[in-house]
Amino acid sequence: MKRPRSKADKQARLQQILGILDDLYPNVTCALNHSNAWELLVATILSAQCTDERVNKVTPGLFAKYPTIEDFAAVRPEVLAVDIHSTGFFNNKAKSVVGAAQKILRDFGGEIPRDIELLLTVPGAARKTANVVLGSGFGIASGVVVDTHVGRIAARLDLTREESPVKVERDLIAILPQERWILFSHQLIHFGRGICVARKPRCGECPMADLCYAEDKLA
DNA sequence: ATCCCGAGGG
DNA sequence: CCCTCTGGAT
Repeated sequence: MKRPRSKADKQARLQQILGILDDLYPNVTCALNHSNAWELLVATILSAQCTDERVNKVTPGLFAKYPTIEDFAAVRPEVLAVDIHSTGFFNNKAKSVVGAAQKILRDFGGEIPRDIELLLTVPGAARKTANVVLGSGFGIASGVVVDTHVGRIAARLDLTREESPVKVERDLIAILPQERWILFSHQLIHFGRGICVARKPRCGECPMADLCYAEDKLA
């Protein structure tokens, strides 16, 4: 398919993409199980290079064993690493979770900061994690969540030519209205898990196939 | 062998 | 910029 040239054509194409996403996923939310912002922060830290399905397998037992943020602050990372072993990167993740609990108790009175700059000072929370927690925990559109799915699909749809997640996020912020940021991320993540998968995308059942340039890029 | 709701350190 | 950290599914 021909790539649009004018700014107006690009806008029209973006609106088509957003309309299809709304038809596919009108009311998607965060797929990581959680009952408060702290649990969402933990689940998001655990989700690095790991499917949300597997995170959801360990978090119920984890939150039963460590019910409060104080419980996480008091455990030794080597012990926590055993509990989260199946999510991978367990040593790094355990240090991040314990460090985050201690930092939040010491510097933020036990409350997850609702400001992106403050949240970014918490161990284990960079832009992706901070955007997830603020967006799905508090409804604050601090940015666009760019994980592996969002990065891959934004490239396939030619919504960015950038590679690094920070630059991809900058591009998406520039073209999306802010009230779309949170929903858009979740929609692309669901789309990336169900249809536009990394290795063998199901282009035959994709309603955006006509708008996609992936043939150029994946051929 | 590749990929999964990345982050920190050099 | 680069590298490392890791299990489990496909």
